[in-house]
Amino acid sequence: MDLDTVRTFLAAADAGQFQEAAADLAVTQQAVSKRIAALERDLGVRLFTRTPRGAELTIDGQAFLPHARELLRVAERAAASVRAGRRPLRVDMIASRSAASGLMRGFHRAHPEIDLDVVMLIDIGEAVAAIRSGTIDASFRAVAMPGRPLPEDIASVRVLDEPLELLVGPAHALAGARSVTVAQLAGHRIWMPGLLPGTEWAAYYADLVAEFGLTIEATGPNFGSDALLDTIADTPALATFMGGRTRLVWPAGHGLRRVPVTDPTPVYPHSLLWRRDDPHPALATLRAHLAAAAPGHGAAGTWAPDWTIER
Amino acid sequence: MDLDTVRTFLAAADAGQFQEAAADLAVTQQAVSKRIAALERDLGVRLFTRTPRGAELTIDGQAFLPHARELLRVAERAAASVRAGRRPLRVDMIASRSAASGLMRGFHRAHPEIDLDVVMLIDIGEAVAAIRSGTIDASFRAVAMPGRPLPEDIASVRVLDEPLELLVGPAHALAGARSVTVAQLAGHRIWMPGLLPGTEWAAYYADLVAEFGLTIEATGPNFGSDALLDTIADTPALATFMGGRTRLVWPAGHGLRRVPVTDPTPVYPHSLLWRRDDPHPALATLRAHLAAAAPGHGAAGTWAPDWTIER
DNA sequence: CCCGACCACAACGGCTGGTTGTATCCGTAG
DNA sequence: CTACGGATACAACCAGCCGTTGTGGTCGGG
Repeated sequence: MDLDTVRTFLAAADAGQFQEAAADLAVTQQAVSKRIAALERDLGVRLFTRTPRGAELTIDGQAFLPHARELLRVAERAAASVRAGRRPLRVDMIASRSAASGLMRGFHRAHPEIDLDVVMLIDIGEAVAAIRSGTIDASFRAVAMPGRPLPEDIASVRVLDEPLELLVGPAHALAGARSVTVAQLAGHRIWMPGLLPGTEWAAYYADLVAEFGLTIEATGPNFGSDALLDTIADTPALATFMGGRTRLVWPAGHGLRRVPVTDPTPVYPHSLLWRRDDPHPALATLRAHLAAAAPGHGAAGTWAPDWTIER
Repeated sequence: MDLDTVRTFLAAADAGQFQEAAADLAVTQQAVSKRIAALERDLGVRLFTRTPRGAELTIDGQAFLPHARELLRVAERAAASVRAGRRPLRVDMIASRSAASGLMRGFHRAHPEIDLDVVMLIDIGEAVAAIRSGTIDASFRAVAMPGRPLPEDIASVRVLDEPLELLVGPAHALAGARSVTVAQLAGHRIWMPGLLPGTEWAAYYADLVAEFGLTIEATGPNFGSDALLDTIADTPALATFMGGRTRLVWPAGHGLRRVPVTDPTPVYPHSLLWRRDDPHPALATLRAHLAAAAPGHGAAGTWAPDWTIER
């Protein structure tokens, strides 16, 4: 199936005859006839009943019609998603399973008319560069980095603290615990593959380690969360951190447990970053939505690195 | 933009390199390179950053990715809509603005996982033929016709009475009325273009005319409801009937009024028809939904032709 | 430092797809 | 009854696209 063919189908369905459709598409009637015939052969059904006075849709053609329109609509959206100019609001977040994802889902529910595109960049450095260049419009990140403040033209506001929870397999020593203190984590092996040196999230965990004397192993590449969960589930001595707001679709039969961490609860601080002079109209809408809808942050009994606290 | 190209884009994005994608698609690496280059030229942006170790998505590529997946999903659905075998439930109704449309929207809300296709056939004769042949699975119609009972293998159940309302322009004599009796309609010109002789809905209005001595003009072809509404709005002496359950999106500035009809209220009786041995699993779901959710019918003070009353 | 892995560019050839030309069908006017 | 107009389908031809083969360039690892 080819989009040009689908366009031809729609033109013929709207016109009620091939000849007029051909004129609309600036091709000959024979070309339209051939395209429709090819589409019918492709789909295995007859889409039009040909009469000497035109062509009208069969039942199959009627059934196909709305799908064809939808197809072109989606294609138009796809093209618009990368067109320079008034394109969908483009937002970066640290991971598709982070709390920022939930915020954006809520935003989409509240404003379904706003087209969104979500991307995931490496770290806040790349995000800031992309924001300044206008490639993306906003980013959910832990702001700044130790010793590297945000540039003047980038604004930020803290929107959400994501409490970390421990993720363990069924055979882990803490599998039955209702909660665990940070102090109790000392001595346990915590595995976080894919922790990239130089990123703000690596700095976050480095601070966490330094503050509470934990052991975090960042060895090995990240083969995706499925592989990580598999390993965690099967290895009694291994645990990992995960955002407590994550609505995880558990792979069946893993028997994974999540254990809240307390005294204090480490929270990953998500801020929204944007360029002060980004003219995208939906950006203001997003900021207003987050100001109204975002849960609190900086609650008592939580911990986050100094450098993430905004001025 | 071409669907094969989009497929190639997805394969390359998933594989992280052109060569492996080429192997998956059973073409050469050079073909993949060319397709991607063509897509990039088409969209006007770079989708991949090429490295000697593969190709990874740019920000634009990431933004395009979900749209590309959606595009193929929609294409797959479009093809499935006409595939013989386990295809979407195909339902016929008399008009997209009839009460049946509201019922189907409710069904879709209750069962969003069930794929639906709606078609609009000429009359119950064609609908019954289509149901018997398996081209469609169900039909919302006023059952039977005078002297032409349903065949044995077709089942039907009355699901909804749609009360008729009078639709008039702002200058019509009845524009200010809160309601009108059927007797009061005698002498008023009621215009219903496109009333096709031999159809069950033409028979319905013929009975209505005979029973209460109305004047219904069926002259002229139906140029669509927009043209009808335009004329009704502009012509003080003209009115038309419309289903009272219709949630019409009024063309702005028409000043159209709808006036309920009483003593008795003519109702258009929608029944669901289906073939007793249609094996489509969603058909049973639809019947159960309608049995539970459909409003009543046959209420006191309403009128419908004899021949629409089911045994 | 060379080799391996990967991508891009160039030249060639088959086949898809559009155009022109023609046959056929049907409703209508004369 | 016939001729005509308007519509679609089929056949032949031709161009341009797309995929293949062959080759060069670049980067990282052994």
